[in-house]
Amino acid sequence: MSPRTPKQFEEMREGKKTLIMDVALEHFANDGFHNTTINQIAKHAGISKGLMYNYFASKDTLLEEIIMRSVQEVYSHFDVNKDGFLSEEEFDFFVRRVSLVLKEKQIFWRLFFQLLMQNDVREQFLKLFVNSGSLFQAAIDKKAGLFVSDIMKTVTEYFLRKRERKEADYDPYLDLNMFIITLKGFALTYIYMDQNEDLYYENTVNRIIEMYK
Amino acid sequence: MSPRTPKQFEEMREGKKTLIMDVALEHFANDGFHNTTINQIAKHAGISKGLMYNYFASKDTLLEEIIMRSVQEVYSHFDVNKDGFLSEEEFDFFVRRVSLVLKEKQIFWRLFFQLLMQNDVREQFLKLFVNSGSLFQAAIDKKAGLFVSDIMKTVTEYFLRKRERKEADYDPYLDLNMFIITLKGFALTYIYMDQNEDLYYENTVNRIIEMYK
Amino acid sequence: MSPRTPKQFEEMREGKKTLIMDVALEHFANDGFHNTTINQIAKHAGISKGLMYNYFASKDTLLEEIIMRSVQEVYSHFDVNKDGFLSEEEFDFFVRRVSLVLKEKQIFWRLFFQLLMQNDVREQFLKLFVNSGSLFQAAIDKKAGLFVSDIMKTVTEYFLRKRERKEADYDPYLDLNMFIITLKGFALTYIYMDQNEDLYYENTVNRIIEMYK
Amino acid sequence: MSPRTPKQFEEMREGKKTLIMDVALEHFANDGFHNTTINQIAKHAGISKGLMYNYFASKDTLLEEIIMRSVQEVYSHFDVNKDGFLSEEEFDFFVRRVSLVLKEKQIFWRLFFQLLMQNDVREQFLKLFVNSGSLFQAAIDKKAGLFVSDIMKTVTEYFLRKRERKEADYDPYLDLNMFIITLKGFALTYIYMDQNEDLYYENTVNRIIEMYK
DNA sequence: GATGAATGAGTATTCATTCAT
DNA sequence: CATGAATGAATACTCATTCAT
Repeated sequence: MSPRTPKQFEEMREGKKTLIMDVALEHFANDGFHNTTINQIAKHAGISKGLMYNYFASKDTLLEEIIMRSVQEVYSHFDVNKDGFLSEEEFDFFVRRVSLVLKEKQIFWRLFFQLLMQNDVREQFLKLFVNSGSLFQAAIDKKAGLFVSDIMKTVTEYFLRKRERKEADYDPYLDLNMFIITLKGFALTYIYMDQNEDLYYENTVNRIIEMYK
Repeated sequence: MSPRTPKQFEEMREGKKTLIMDVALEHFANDGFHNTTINQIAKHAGISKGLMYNYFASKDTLLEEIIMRSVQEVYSHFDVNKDGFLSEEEFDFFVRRVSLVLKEKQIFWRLFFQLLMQNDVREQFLKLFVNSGSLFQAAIDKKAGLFVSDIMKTVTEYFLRKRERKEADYDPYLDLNMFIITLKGFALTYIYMDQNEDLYYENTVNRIIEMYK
Repeated sequence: MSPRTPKQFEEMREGKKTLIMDVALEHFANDGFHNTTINQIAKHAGISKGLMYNYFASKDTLLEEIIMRSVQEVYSHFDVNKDGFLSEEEFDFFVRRVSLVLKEKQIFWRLFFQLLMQNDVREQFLKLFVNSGSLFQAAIDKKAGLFVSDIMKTVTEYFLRKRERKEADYDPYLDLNMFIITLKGFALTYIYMDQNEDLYYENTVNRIIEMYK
Repeated sequence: MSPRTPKQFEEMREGKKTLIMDVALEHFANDGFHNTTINQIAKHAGISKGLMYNYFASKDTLLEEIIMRSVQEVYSHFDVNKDGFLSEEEFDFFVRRVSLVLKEKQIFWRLFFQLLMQNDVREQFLKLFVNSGSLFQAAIDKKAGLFVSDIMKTVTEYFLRKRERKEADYDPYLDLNMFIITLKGFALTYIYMDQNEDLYYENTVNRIIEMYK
């Protein structure tokens, strides 16, 4: 009878927002952004179309917020700025983290890879390495831009240091290149893998670590 | 002013079809299938919308024919059924072929990867390994289905034979898995690489061959 | 903490209603009825959307009440029914009253003119001269209908009496027509005039009186 | 059987565009821009909604083109730049032109007055006197801006010259102000007048000329 | 064959209004 | 009284597809 408190309202909102974003992510990732209609999302989330727009200004905004949220979650897994130095042991840890993050946010990565394959979106992301973009700018340039470039720097330095441990003709950049390619292929493979059939998952991770340690 | 022969007509038709498919592929691959309108394709190809439908029954059909054509072209590069046996030397050749095909049909592969990321489409493709699918069924089950499974079989056998050359704990399936992952990552990297900046392209191919020979 | 008396409650209620109507009038007049959302009004008035509907049954009702209120206020400035007779001196007073009312309720008149330009609404108003309308019926037929027709009658009679003071070819109806036209133009001009730049305001009023006295 | 020539297509397009604009103008003017739906226009014009968008990029664009067209038509009636000088005889002619244009494009002026009553639109128009606006900018700044300011200048000069013919206390600006007010009121009156009941139309025009000649 | 006008089903978005708390 | 989450009908706009010429 008594009216809801602001806090109650806030909780309701937060819950619904999360629900909508989860449902939308699933559709976007599995069917594609354009193939997904607001109607589907609303129906699947058990709400009305109108309510969607109470929480998100547009379909685009919804996508942006989903990406922002996920990027931040990923970000939190990589304490990159600690010292920027990757020991051999930490490299092991790093690769395992990557594989874990892929597994845990599998669906998001499906969306992410899809987006990267659209020219216009990919260009926005590539710009993040240099300065600020525009599409997702407000959301992630601060986070993702630094995030990605920091990781890249740290990993690059790891491979450069590896040179000391290796024979004369060792090319750290080629090695780094191969490592990145392998991670990409690993990602691409496992984000579409049924969680139950990943028999080789552990072995593959171990193998990658062994190869590029 | 001599009247055209039926053959000339046929060639004109083929030329137009090819033109439309080339233009459409470019748009589909770069902007996405849904983001591309028939109008854009027609305009870019310098024909009318109506004429498009003279050559292709629908937008979907157009996509299917593009895929079919490209799959067949790729197929022609791999004379798989010769004997189904891959010598060490042929493996070298096989990997180079893959990298060449990626380079030459870069744009198609962009489209292909995009499509594979849409659940419904991917499932159609996966079914090709088992029986016939439906979306692109008429187009590729005969060709692509066999194609992919033949190649897979041949490559798998190559890795199984490798066991004889290796130490006791060698797991050919893990090796095969790594090889496929690496090829995927390689593909994903180079289909978006500007042809001029592929400094490591050759070296990377050599490295892959060396690793999985 | 003494409990509020019913009268206090009633005053609060009235205060809120007035506040809402003031805010709404401002928006309706400046942005248009359709361009104004209930949300804007509620936000601007510092209340919730729900509360709006506690005071007004609908957006239309809100508009009607605003008009009703303003018409009554205007009505109160013209003690028309006194005797229905306009002396020369009273004519002077009448025109000044009109200009004053325009100035004081500038915003309302903006809305009023806008509404009159919509066919359906205008027709409602025109019907008021004859019998009862429907849109604002409950609100104004009793007041405005009589009001306008009374004033018209009184003014018309003023011009008819003027004939006695004028030359032979004087047409009181043409004069009346010109007078009404001039008042309309005056109104239209000054309801959009910044109160600070109305340099000619006084002079114009004097001129109108002089011309039609 | 033979395909339509580009000229035929052009004629079809022109015809439909005109039809749509005529129908839309009627609705916009009588019911208001926001009260009119694209559906109504399409239905009334006997075409599909989709076709509307083949000719006009948006509802806003449609409005803009209607205004542009009408402004240009009006413009063609006032050969303003001839010499910028208005003799007494030409003043007579000018007022009659105004009344004629009001009569002929009655519906357009209803729309025009309505638009001027919306703050945002009015501001766009007012800017035209100074430099370029944005809403209808591309369409009319070149035409209407010059148009209106040219006419204003010419008329102003006419009143300034009138001083010579008048007594000492004659204030040309007050006179000009009254003239403009009168024209506005005249316009406002006659754009809603049924063409058959304009008994005083001619007399009123004569009276205005006589008063401000 | 060739054109582009025409259609209509589908999609994102808005907003007055309701209602549980 | 008061709140704002929730609804759904309405609206502008898109685009694959058809068809008269």
